[in-house]
Amino acid sequence: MLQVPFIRQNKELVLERLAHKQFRELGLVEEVLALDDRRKQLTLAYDETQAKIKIASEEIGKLMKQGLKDEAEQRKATVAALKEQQGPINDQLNETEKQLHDTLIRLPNLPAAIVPAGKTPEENVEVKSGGDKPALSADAVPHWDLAKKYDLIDFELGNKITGSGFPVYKNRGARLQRALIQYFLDYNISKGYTEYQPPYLVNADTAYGTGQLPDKEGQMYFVGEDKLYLIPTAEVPVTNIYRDEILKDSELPVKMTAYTPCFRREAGSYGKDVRGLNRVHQFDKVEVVQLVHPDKSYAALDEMVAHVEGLVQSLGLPYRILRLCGGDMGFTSALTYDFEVYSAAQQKWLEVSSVSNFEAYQANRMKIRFKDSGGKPQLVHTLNGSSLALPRILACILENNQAADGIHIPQVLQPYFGAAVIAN
RNA sequence: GGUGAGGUGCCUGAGUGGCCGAAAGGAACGGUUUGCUAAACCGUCGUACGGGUAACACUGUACCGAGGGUUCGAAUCCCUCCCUCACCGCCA
Repeated sequence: MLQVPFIRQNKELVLERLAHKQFRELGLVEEVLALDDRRKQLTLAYDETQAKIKIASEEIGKLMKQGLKDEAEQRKATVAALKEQQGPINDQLNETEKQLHDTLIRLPNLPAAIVPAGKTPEENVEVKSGGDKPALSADAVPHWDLAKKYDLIDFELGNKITGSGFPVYKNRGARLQRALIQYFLDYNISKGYTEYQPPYLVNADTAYGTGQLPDKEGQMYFVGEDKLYLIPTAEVPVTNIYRDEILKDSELPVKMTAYTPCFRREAGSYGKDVRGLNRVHQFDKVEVVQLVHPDKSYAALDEMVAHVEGLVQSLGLPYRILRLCGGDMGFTSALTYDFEVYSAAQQKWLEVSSVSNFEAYQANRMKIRFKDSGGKPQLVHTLNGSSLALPRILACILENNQAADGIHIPQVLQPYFGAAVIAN
């Protein structure tokens, strides 16, 4: 969430930036400031009364020891009167603090200066592209047909076992998944990321920390019996590793990577966009997360974009990198780059990675801090990116590399996959 | 799931109603000394929100797992919840 002192000092900027993100409820900014003013007043009143109570209480103790009972009783009456005063103040203070918090978390993060104007995905700006779109023969088919032809994925079986959107990978399909995961992790580790295997279920505090709660509650699967959420991305448990921690500045940057399955309810999407692997409820992803010094977060973002680009390039897939416009960005992000790969048989671009700088927005929720050179705690900046999400990568590999003699496996995957071609 | 014991600062650990934001030791950091390593000595060594300041200083309040309660006063007593450890049961 945004920091109140910053809002106070930069109100005009905040309003302008929120508008850039197509945020409608600009009145909330004034509300936050008003609530904060009230909070300060009430805090002052409460503290002053409380200080008097403390002093009187200490005196009571001393008077009792001296046997001055009447004096003590007098003081007790004073305290009682003070408490009567204090009760309503305390209630109002608690209520105000709650309102302030609830209002504050409704404000999204401010988009960075270079975020393009725009409302829809069409207005995202392509900043780079690479790789060549393959020239497929006329009888080229989409991945769901290839999956059947080579017995790689069984979508119907997933329907039977669980429901729509839970594919079953099989034989060489399963092995290819495993190869991709292993390759992605090795690539990340080679670039200095530390591997984690986090839990796949998280509690409410954790889901709140990265911004899944309270807004996106409906997008997560929830295990009511134990009040746990299935993670929609490894970002959630991994970033929360450092929740409520104060790091030394020498410990920054923290670079973490994790493979996890990801679970998304994705309610409301049907039709051909969700065919095959394009959109599923459970998928695999390898994630990278960084906690960095605030001065270095944009350099870190560039580094992560280059990192993911290297990975996509190594798979030989045609790709483009988009800088998301204000209206298409996530609630918590300050700047996001999406990676899309071109699915030749479907003739469309598929998002396979999203790399974002959240600046201090998540860190403020999670209270992830470091001690700066002056010894004062300061919020870190958090970043994360997919490197990479599997299903659409798999779809593109299958589709783009199909040939008369079978599907050609990218060279970098062959040691992991154990073969160069998937043929019947 | 059952029984028992616990949750105190970066760590260990004392503290069972007021003098406790909290002893002591260790770690860490800064400094002095030393030819190096090591050691010794001195100092610093929580966080949040207020007030105050140009900024410091200074100062108020809260926080001893979380939330309630008792009391003039709670780390300390009571209740609920969460978690940890040990043993038993079950189990990959």
